[in-house]
Amino acid sequence: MKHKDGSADKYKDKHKEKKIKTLDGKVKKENGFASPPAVKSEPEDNFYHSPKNEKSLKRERDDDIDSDFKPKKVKIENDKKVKKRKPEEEVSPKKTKNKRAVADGKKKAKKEPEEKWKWWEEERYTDGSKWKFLEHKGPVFAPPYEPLPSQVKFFYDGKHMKLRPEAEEVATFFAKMLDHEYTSKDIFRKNFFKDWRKEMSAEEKTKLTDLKKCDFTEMSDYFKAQSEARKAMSKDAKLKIKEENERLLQLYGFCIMDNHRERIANFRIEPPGLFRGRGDHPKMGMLKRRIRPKDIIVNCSKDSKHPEPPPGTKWKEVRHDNKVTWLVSWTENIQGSIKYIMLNPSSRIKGEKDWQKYETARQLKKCVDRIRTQYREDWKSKEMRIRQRAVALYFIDKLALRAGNEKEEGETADTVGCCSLRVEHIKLYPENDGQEFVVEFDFLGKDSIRYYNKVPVEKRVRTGNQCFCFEDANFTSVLNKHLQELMDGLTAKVFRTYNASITLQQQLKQLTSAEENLPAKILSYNRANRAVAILCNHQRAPPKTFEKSMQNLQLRLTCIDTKRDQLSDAKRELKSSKADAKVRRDEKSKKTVETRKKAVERTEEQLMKLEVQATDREENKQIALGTSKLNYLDPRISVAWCKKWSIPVEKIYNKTQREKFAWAIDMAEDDFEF
DNA sequence: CACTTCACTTAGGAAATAGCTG
DNA sequence: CAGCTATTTCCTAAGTGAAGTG
Repeated sequence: MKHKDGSADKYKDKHKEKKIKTLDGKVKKENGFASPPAVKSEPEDNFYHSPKNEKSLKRERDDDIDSDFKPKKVKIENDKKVKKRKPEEEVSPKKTKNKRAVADGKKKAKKEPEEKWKWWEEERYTDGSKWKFLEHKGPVFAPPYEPLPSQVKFFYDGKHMKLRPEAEEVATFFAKMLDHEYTSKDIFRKNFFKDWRKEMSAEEKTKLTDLKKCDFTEMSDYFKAQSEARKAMSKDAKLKIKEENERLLQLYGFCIMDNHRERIANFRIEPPGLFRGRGDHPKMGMLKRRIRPKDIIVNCSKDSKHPEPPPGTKWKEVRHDNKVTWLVSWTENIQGSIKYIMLNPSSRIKGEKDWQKYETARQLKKCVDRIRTQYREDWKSKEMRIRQRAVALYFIDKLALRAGNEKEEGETADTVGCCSLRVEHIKLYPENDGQEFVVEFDFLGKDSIRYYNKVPVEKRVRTGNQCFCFEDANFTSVLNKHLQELMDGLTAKVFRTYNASITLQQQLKQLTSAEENLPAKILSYNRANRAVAILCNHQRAPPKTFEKSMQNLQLRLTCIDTKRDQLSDAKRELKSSKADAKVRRDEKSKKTVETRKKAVERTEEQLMKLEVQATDREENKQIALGTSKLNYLDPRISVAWCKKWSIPVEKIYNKTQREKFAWAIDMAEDDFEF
């Protein structure tokens, strides 16, 4: 076990244990992170058996897709899809069509943004190339610095001081962050001041020696006023800005890849500013420098119209590498890493990869029992390495931990994953709360989000754990190599995908009941989603206005409640008038009876909806559903669920999400099994 | 093989926008 | 219709893991 000085204490008080209210109103003492027993449970009997029904329900078609979906060139075809396909597509062979389209593709693609191209019905490249044709307009650079108006002053040691634009710009970055807590942090200030000084003239450098004596308040107030002014702009002016943005988007926000016009994810270059890492980042406050054309590498196809650098400038390089997916790259100055401009998740190139990811996870489903048996076997191994490997794998599987690659010390915040856990992150209890062999995890993971969990483990793991000393340099790559041998394409993160998706499927099966109405079904969906988010430890800071908004909701709830009471009184009255109506056979009174009845129903429904909403929101206080929905849950599970229960898919996925998962929405039937 | 570099996915928070309510 | 809240989109940091390098 690696040792490291410093304890976890520094972040402990920041993340106090929370009491979580369950739906039935009970207040449960919880750490907020432990997986609910429904998700995964010991003893292992449950755990090591995939649900019985899975195999029997498995359909031939799914198997076809499974076996077809390899990084090979594959025609994803079956009778269903052929039927869907348009006749002319069936007639003309793909290749000819492609070639032709590449030649005249530009005009065609620009004019008619093609009625929903179904890339998932087409062949894929098998030669490792990502595209044959790529054309784009290059990146949009950050607007140049506009010096402050002369009345906005900067003071040093109480005296006005005019800064050269170079130094002034960096000062404005700081001024804009003045309200943030981190401008008071030592490291932030130290890093900022050091980098700021680099932008100063010799004279400025000698004068400005102490950050504490710098007064940025005028600058700060100026920017606040600016943003107020922007908010208060006339509708017309706002519309103009919107139109300009749209123009820019149309021009730079799309590329042509092969014969299709595809949306680019991030066509704007990151503007300069002060780096703010997450958590305790040693580089916080450093100056992120402005990116110029000569920093930019452009990637496009030879036979495309190359993007033009701004007048009087040159690109660093133009290359034609169709083995990669990026259009533009540059090297960032904080970590020295490479940044890329790539396509939107709705694009073919991202979608195919995403689909493939879920197919790999489904492959794992087929052999996970075998793998679990094996690593349990490996706990007994005489070789320490094998035992360690098996223990790490167990936690990656059981707790959906990230792999935990090593990182360069001092370059980033001190965070860990499974393979980089150190002694101070784990506590072992031979007995805890009446349970035998409990392991307590407490560490900061990705984005410095705390992972806290207490889990009972099997005896052998615990013994193995005593030599749970992952000293092996490159433990992750050792582990991944082993996984690769167990299954083609298997890596540590596949377990996260697999466990997330299978959990959603199980939970949906378990939580959805046919009698429930639509809002209740959606609550069930969200709860299934939530189980996954908890498993994956996807947290969020409780929204700043959470308490208030919760109160508002309660208020509305009581409002409607009283309204219901009133209405039920009215209903009673109605009953008598109903009888009356019958006798009189009066159309008018009959109608009032009907409308009143409807009003009661509507209110009931409203109440129900609000109640469900309140529950959902409360349960979601510090849990983020988005990340798992977007990155871990096979969308076909959700689509199938929607189809099965006749729920409009829009209730589950918003527009962007529907675009990203178009492939799944198109192909999954109500009986899809992950 | 050990180390670095590169490409790409995953992540939470901020900003912008949509939608609602009084 | 302003003002607020909820939702969506943007932003870019922070991971994973394979490929490249010497």
